[in-house]
Amino acid sequence: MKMSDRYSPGEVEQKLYERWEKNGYFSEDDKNDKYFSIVLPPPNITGSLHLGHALNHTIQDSLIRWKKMNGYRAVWLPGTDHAGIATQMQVEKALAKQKKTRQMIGREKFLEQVWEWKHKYGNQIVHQMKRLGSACDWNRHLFTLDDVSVKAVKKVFVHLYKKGWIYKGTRLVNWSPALSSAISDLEVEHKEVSSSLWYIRYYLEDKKNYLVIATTRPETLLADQALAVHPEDERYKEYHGKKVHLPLVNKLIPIITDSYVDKGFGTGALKITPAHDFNDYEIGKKHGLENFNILNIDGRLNENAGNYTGLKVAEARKKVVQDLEDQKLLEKIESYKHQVGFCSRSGSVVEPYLSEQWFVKMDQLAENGLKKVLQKETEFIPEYWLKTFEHWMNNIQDWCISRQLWWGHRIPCWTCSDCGEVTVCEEAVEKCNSCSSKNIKQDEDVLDTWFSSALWPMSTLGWPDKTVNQDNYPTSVLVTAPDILFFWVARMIMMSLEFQSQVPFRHVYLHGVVRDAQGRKMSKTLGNGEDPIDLIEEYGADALRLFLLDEHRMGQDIRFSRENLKTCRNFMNKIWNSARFVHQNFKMDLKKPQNDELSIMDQWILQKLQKTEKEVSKELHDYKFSSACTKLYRFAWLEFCDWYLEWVRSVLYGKVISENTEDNYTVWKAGEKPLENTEKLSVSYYVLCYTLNRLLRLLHPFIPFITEEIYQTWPIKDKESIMLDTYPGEDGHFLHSKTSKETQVEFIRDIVVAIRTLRGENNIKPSAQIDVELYLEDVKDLEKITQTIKGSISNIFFLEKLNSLKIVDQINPKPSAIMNLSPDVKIIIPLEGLVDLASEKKRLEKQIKKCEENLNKLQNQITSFSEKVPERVRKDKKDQAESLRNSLKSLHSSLERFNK
RNA sequence: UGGGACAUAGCUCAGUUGGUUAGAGUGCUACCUUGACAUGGUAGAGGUCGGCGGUUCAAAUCCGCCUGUCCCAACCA
Repeated sequence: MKMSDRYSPGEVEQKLYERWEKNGYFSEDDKNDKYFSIVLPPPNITGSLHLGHALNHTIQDSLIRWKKMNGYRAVWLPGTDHAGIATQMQVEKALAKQKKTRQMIGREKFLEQVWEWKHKYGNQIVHQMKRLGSACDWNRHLFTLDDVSVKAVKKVFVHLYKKGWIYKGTRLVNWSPALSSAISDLEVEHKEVSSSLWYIRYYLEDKKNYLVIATTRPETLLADQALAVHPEDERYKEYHGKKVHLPLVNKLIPIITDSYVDKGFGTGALKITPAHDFNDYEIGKKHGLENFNILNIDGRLNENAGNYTGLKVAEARKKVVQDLEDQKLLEKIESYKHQVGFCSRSGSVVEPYLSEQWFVKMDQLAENGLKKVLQKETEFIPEYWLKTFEHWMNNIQDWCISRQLWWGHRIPCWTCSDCGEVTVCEEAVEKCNSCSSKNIKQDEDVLDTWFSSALWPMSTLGWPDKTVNQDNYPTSVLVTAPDILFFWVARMIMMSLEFQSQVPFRHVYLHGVVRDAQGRKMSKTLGNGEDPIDLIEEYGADALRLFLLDEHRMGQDIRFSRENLKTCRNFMNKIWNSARFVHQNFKMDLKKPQNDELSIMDQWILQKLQKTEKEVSKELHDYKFSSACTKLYRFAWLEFCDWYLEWVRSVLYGKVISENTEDNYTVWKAGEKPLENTEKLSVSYYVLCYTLNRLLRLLHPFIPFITEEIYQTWPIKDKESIMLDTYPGEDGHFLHSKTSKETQVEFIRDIVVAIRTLRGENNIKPSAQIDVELYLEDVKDLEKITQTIKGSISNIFFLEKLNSLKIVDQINPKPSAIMNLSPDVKIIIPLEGLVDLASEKKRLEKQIKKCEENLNKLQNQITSFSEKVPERVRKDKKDQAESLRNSLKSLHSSLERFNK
């Protein structure tokens, strides 16, 4: 098998995804009896994949793949949302290009066109999800206007209506003039705006005195019904019960008193506009004022506005201010910053508007929902979201669910034009229940898109056609960004409790937002977005996934960084090439070695592997994707590739080393002949394959494509796909040896690193073959150390280009580079003839300085110890100090040799 | 205004119940194209752990206050 020296994701991703899907790996494996399920937050059919989706989907996909490998009957249920407003706007925009409006073509025709649009463009995001590798069970894809969803919506609506929890009422609602529709509180985005505070004179009936009020919306005075002052406000006591002239309008309005008024703000007098302000509405109700409406559904002033009829709000404001000025009714204008509500869908300024709408009564639903969540039936991760959730549930408002749109679930309510009877019913109504008249009409409005979304966990599992599979319900975890905690998560919880008598999911994992490199939110207006598909094409899906997971610390936002994405791409190449190494260099048969055949380095990597497996499993259980990925990344690169694989290379390419005794010292010398140690090689090859195989499986949930591609070519594999193999960590392990070889390996690594450091800092040519001495202070260590390094001599020679290695008990009197491995053991490289000696001197001086600093710090600590310090710590610190003192001593003596 | 989060190397972040010489990646510097990989390797420089105070023998870690950044929730016209 030939492998290219670069991993090319483009060549393998599509092919592998198609195979997975064709072979049915994404469906529930009914051989397993432990269930795990996730419902996908359904993306809008108008949407295209952005990095937020990519993060959201990668997390879910990793969980699903992990659980599948872990022996679960895991399924990820996908779907798409009809997205009432967004989709309707798309089609209306297209119509506008032909100079048409939806009203011109009529409801039926319009809906036909929306469906057409949906069939043409609505699946784009699904195709994009596949590029990312998402292991969704596409056979069970649900659209929120599919039959089941429609049935669920009707059933719920009728049930809640009969219970009295859905009602119709005329209320002041948030109105989007651009959409000509009501929107819910949650769809209003508050932004700070620089505006003005206009001070306006309201003359009293006698036209002599006047009151001044301050307002941010002067045009609403046309609908004023009263002025209000605080009953205790001394300044205005004489005016109680009097009337004032409403400026620009030939009308007298009363001065009322209400303790709502803040004496300290503005002038302490407040104009009351019940039909156009939420607070004024409440005050108006209390005082029996008329709800005088001056707005049309499109945000223009209506015929109640007299001269201003037909103007847009902003235009009316200008004209009103101008007219006030002309009539000398404007006291002053102050610049003022305040919060203004914007429609999150259309971006237009939201106007409070009086209209008849449908509402869901939320108090009881919220109480039940909060109770279960506080009982931990559903857990939020990270936990701090619980507080925010609790606050919202305790302050919940009734939910305005009707929208004046056409695309969506039409409200299942019919009114008889003859007798006025209202029928709310799941089936289409043909004639009036009460008078049998056929002259009946269905409510024109559709439901808020979130109404069907609220039923999502139930409808994806087939409800109400089927009862939900209790083994699969509650679903295991919901993964989402916190911005829709209330829109969606809270409502699903409430609805599920009402209709399934249990919460819809056990866990809610709330992840952060992907920001740009400067930490700003990615947005179309800023143009700082990154298209995940472009990134996949440039770096590969696996690289993007690993980037997102690795950067994603629990609950924290991610900063996009092309550099870090590149690093992830490089990681793929590293893994790819480690597999390539295996393929290129070994042809022998695999035989599982016995424990006593393993070299210390073999044992070391197996122990590191075992440790990594344990840790990764734990991190995944805790939703700590970043630590899991970071641990795997480090194991794979730093331990497996940088050390173990290099070590195996040295077994492969090492030379025969001869061992002699000269002047009572043991001396090893490099020979010419290649090592050809096939036995050793065979063992290492097995360990290499075994470790890489398990590493691939460990990595698969995060980077599915490359791991499968390599797995497919692997000499030892048990399954036809890595997806069907097991996840390492919770299964057995072939190495059971309990003896730790850790210290021995560390010792050998220390030798190698010491030689490298000395070479590096003294600028010894990398190609230079060098002689090295290993100094032992204490001869009784000789046997032990010889034993330890014996099996690794040829490796050390290969890795560090040694000419000879000599064990000595006297320090070479000539200038040498020296490094302490421990107080009693030093690595010495005689420098004569190799380099300029000044650099080693400089290095020694630096070391001495650092050593002295540390020793001082320690000394201070030790002298200030009180009796309370535990013996353990006391001894630790003493040992450290002792060790530092020894190092210092030998550093000084080394330096002296340079000064001679 | 209230609630929450965060503040550690130039940048992005680890640092578990207080006790390691405070770590990693990236960037930077130097050297190296050796037989998996230059999307690579080796080594090096770089931090009063936001500030002040407290608890303690000992604080990046626990407590209080302050400063700064961000998010959420809000009816102050």
